[in-house]
Amino acid sequence: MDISPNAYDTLKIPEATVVQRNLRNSLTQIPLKRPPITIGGADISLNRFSEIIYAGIVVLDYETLQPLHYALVQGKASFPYVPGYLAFREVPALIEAIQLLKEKPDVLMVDGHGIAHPRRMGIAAHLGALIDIPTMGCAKKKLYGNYEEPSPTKGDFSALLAADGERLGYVLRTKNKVKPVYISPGNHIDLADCLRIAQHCIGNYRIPEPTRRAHEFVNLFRTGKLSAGYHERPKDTLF
DNA sequence: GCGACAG
DNA sequence: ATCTTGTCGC
Repeated sequence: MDISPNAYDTLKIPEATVVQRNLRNSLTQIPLKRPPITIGGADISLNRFSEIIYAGIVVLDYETLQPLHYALVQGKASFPYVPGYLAFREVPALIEAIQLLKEKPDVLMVDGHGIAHPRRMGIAAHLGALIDIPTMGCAKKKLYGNYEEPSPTKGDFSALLAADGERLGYVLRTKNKVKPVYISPGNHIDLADCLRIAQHCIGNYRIPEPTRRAHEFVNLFRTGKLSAGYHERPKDTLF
């Protein structure tokens, strides 16, 4: 599946909604075939009032959660930010970054929601529908759904539910007495696996390592401390 | 009409 | 998302 950098440039909300309704039919929830060896983190960064998007994918070793390689791409925000339509703004640049990777990650954690979305098409689901990699969403704020607040203890979680009771994902406490994060499947992954993976990726911060490092890298990129393109971790070194 | 509203 | 300093609590 391919997409040009400006694929969504001329779309209006009504048309974007149609795209979401169609893409939704291609989503699948299945357990991962094998335990992941690597996991990617996807995020973008912007300067205030700017149209330039700094997108990046960081691939980490699943066991150590240490970055192995990453790809950075500069793009243009041709679609406005509208809650519920985030994918149309960020996905084109993210796909470009993914294509630069020499080795694709076994699963990709995206900054935003998966199916925890009014039409089940959050950015992680949308991206997952266009690429051949299992995706999951990890958001910092709720977009859609209901849940009971998990206890203040790190590791505790509760289900994120749609109005009809459908389970959309989980609200996961990643740190004691700190706001939880919202986990949901994107595509080619199921609820149990995305929860297990998110739990495994918890480090010493609120944000799980994949998206936390992705955020860190795209910010370094935006501020000129990292350059566009594909980069590998020098052997016997750390990023 | 009112409240909610990822990044 | 980004800007931005101090401040409060563990």
